[in-house]
Amino acid sequence: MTKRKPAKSGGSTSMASEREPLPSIEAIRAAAFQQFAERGYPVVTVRDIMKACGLTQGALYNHFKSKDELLHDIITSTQAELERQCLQAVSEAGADPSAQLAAFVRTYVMRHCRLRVEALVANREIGWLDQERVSDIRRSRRAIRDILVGILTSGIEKGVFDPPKIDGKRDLKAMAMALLDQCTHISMWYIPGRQLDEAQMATLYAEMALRSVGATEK
Amino acid sequence: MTKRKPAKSGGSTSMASEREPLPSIEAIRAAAFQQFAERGYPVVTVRDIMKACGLTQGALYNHFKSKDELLHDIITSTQAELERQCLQAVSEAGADPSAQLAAFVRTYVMRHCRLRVEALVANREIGWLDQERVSDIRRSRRAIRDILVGILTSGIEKGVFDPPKIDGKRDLKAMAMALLDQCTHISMWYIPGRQLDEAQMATLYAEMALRSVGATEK
DNA sequence: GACCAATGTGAACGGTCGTTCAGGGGCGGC
DNA sequence: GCCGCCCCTGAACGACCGTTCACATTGGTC
Repeated sequence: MTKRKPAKSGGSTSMASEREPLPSIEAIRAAAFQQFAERGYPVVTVRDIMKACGLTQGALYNHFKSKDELLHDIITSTQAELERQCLQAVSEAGADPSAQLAAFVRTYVMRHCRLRVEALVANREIGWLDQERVSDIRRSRRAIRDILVGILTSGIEKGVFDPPKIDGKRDLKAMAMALLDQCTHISMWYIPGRQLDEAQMATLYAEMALRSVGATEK
Repeated sequence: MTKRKPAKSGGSTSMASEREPLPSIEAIRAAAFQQFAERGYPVVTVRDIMKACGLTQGALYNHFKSKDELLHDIITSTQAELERQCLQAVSEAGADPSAQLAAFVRTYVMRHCRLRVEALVANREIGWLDQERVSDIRRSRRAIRDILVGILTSGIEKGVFDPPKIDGKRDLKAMAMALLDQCTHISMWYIPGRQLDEAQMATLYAEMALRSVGATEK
């Protein structure tokens, strides 16, 4: 993610995904993800993205109204998919808060290990969107945090969680943010094939989360 | 941190820090921190920074060789101070790994609550520096991670920590990264005056860290 | 008062950016 | 064969960027 020129791919035409010609709009999305993740939205030019998928600048505007809209499009779709997966994981985990928390964390971590590029862009480049465009993404983030807060609350009510009390009170939002921060930023340093694989990472993080909230041993 | 124009300060001359005229170079540093944190390095122009401290573009180059060097300067100094504080906190905590871990986390969290702006810039804007400039900052980050790994290792040896085992093995680097991610990104959402104050945040995070690593109750 | 070094000004330079647009090729439907 | 539509090209436009530079202005030293 330096300011310098994009690393030119060895080949002659486009970059990756040579197997099938991929409709232009999908090729643009994929190239944009890659470029934004590697070098950051503001320094990636429209020319860079389009060259990376074998087209020229002007063609972008047959598919997106602007560079801003392109970023918004790819972040929004990623974020929506994340929210959906989290909800599904929790709902499939039954009524036990410990199982729900573990399922949530496992899903969240696996996704952030597997789709590092998408996660990186969705989390890091949000700030470049203007205020109107960013509001529904923030809503989705709050929703995800509140899933977690809900699990914690029900766990406390049922007596299976015992999170730290600070001066006699708890701050479940702060705890939820702490757990999310931990899981989210895996995408900034995790490299597949070193040490733990995705499933093991998920297990580790789920275990840490359960310990943090003071889940009673089974 | 939108792409749009910088929020103009209400006043007529400069922005904040009107109390003392502050030497130019310090005023530039302060303005750069603020601007970079609010809007991000690539979209903040030299003209923005200098206007924010009541000077014009050209004057920057009497103090820094380039915009890049300015960023490098402020990140490096912040990072060095962070490393120093962490080392000091641990060394003052005595030989007990639990006390060391708690002291480390408390110091780290307090700093990231108090100096949100500096932490934000140091953590988020690193990627804009070219490869040569960034290497010593990465070294410092690794050093901080390794302080944590060292505490974990000695805690396990002394039998006071029992971190999760995954398939019979432990990954202390991953655990250290998880703890650091959690603490680092407080600076992205913490707002003073809401809910917990800095000291309470430090207590909460220290408690979570101790639980995560399976520290034995005293 | 003459000199000097440090510091600030603002026009100017060369470059790059996002976006627009006139033009062209390919292709299904008639 | 011709039309209309979609998609693409690449030159062009206006704006803005980091940096430089000739030129003030200041304040201290002899």
